[in-house]
Amino acid sequence: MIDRTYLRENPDEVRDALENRGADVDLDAVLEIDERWRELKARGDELRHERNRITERIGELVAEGKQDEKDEAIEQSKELKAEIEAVEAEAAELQDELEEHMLEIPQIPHESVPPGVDERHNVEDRRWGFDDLREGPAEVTPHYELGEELDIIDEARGAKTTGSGFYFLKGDGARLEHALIQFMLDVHREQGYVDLFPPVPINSASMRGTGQLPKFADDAYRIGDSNDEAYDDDDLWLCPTAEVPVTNMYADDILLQDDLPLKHQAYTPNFRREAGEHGTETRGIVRVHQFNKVELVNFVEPENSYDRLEELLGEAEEVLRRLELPYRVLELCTGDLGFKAAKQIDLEVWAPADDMDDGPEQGGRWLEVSTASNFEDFQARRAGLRYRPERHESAEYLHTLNASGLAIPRVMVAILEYYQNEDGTVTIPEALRPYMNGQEVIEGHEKVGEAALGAGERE
RNA sequence: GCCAGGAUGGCCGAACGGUAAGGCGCACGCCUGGAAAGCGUGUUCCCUUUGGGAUUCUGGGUUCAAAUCCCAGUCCUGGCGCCA
Repeated sequence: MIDRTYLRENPDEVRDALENRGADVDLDAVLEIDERWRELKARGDELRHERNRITERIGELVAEGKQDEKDEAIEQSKELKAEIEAVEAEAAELQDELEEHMLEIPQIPHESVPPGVDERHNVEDRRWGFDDLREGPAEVTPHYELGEELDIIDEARGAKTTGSGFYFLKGDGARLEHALIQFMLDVHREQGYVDLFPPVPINSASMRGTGQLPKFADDAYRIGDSNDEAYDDDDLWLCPTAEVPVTNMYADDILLQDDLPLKHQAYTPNFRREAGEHGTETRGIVRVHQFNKVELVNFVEPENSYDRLEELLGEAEEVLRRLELPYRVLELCTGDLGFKAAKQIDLEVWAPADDMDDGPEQGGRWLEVSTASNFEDFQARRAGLRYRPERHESAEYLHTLNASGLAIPRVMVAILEYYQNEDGTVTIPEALRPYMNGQEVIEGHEKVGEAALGAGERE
């Protein structure tokens, strides 16, 4: 949430900033409601002041035993009460309306964000790992075909137990998943992160704290009711990213300056509806309804947040470097920024199998595996995340940042495609072998069931 | 799930129908050669800031007046029950 006072005092700056990101917000309506609210608030305060004086007087009159004057005062007070109720009821309505609007105004982009309309104007910073590429097969098999051949990814049976967009990992596939999780957690622990294992159901208040609600209710899985129904603060949703429970963990707390920077990592499953996302670009496990990821969340002092953003990006990159997976770094332009972010930097790994138009010269495509974001005080204001600066009397909003470290299915896609061998096996990246009991190659499994027999896939 | 008790400022903690003590911490000032101690002031949010309003977990109610009484809810503690 942006600062209401700032909006009131700098409407043109806010208007320009929102225009740059292509946001459609009726600022005039908001400013007008704010204006009307302030008038009513002042009127209500006045009336209350008057009543407080009378009530105080009643106490004195009771003590002095002045019956008649007391009765008269009580009569006055009753009259005021009705008037106050009317004024304040209207003010409260406007206040709610104002709050509703404020929750839907996106964050103001940082001045360093490149201007642009959409993803075409994102700016590539650099690439890593392309100078010394690994020798792969002439024709790389896409992960969704390979996963099926090796019988390590089973999408069909996932659809059977749950629905499309859910999948089973089996044997070495499941093992690779576990290995990636443990490996990532170890890397980040070295970087000073403290592990958390959060609850998976999340209440609406927390979802609003990080910015998922109210605008993006359709993206989340709601527990126990339809997404279309009205929800209460304590209604539950399935965790869409560990950012939500971890950031809200300190909601309404005041942290000590010594606590900062506070760095948490959390591995959780993530649930996303991804409505209407189907096609070649999303085949396989690139876009699914449930996936696991290690999330990095930082709580920092405002003056350090942009330095931290660079460091945070480096901490996520470290995972790809150790896995020796080629990738690129992309600065998002104003038009492609997420709702709550002031600045975002994407990390995209190279998946060589499917040639896409916007992929690199070597063929294949880019897969976003992490976005390092600085939210500044946007989430802090929503969730009530504060700290007390030294030599400061009052608590202030801190800055929050996060990045995936990393999204596991897409890293798995990159491994299955980039580390693929001519014979259809997959070499396990060296960094992961200690987590797989020294295993060096994924050779796959014999398939199970009569369908496999009929297809000639087993004897 | 049942019963009992509880929730007050950054923290601790009093007040139990008449408008929120006190202590700790922190900030600023006085004092001091300097520090400690001591003393003073300040230390939630909102507004149109020499002023005013709101705020005792949340939401309702009773009353001229609610931290205080009543109802509902959330969370915490203890006991009982159930349970992998």
